[in-house]
Amino acid sequence: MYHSFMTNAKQVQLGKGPLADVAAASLAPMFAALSDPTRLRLFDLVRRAGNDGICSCDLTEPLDRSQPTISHHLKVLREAGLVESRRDGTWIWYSVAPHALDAVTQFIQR
Amino acid sequence: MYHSFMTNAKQVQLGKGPLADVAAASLAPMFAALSDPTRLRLFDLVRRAGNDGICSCDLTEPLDRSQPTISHHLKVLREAGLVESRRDGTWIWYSVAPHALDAVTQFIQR
DNA sequence: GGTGTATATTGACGGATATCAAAGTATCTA
DNA sequence: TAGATACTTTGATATCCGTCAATATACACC
Repeated sequence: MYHSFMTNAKQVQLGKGPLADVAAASLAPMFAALSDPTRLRLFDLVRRAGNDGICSCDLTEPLDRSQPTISHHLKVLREAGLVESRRDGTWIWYSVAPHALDAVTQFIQR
Repeated sequence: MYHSFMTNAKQVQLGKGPLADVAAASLAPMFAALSDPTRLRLFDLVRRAGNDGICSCDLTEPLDRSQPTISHHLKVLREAGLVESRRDGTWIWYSVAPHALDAVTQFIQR
């Protein structure tokens, strides 16, 4: 029984042998998404917000970056499968995606 | 009692509040070190080698990269505190650094 | 429709990075 | 000391990334 995880809507098997080329190619973007200080703090803020999530408008100021920059980082986190967003009128709420860090955890505990 | 970890020979407190600027700046390079597919496989190979470690000369071929490129990646992993190296004559042996992934683990389990 | 607020996209710029070939350094052995 | 092997550093190149200002889009309300 292999452990597995979803990345970019494609299931990846970690398997038992040396880390496969395909698995590495799927894992790397998740680490890359967390490799920027601003994005780390961004993800942390979203995670601390819990199930309700946090409005994008409340993320710009504490990180001292322009609105487009925060928007860009949120997109990176979203495309890496780490956060989700839902629109509520004019606002957009971000929350941690279910099983967001499973792939990372499995690699670390390998 | 705070959790803590060592990065770049400097102790960093994760604390309880939102991820601090300093903590993010120390964590990001660890994720960055793991954000490249070649480096991920490289780290995996070193980890699989266990306590004995693995010779650098045995890492070039399986990853299909030039020898200088592998040397470069090993340097990145070493400077991120993920692997250690010791010389044995002409050869250099790499092994996983103790508590290599503690910082990452603590952030994930935050 | 028009106005205001929230968020996304575009375009540009400076800096980082993955890669290789070539050259340099270190160590062993003869 | 000379040659061979293992590894590192340098220099060059192409690509990627973080950032912002400017612009565009989406939505609510009047």
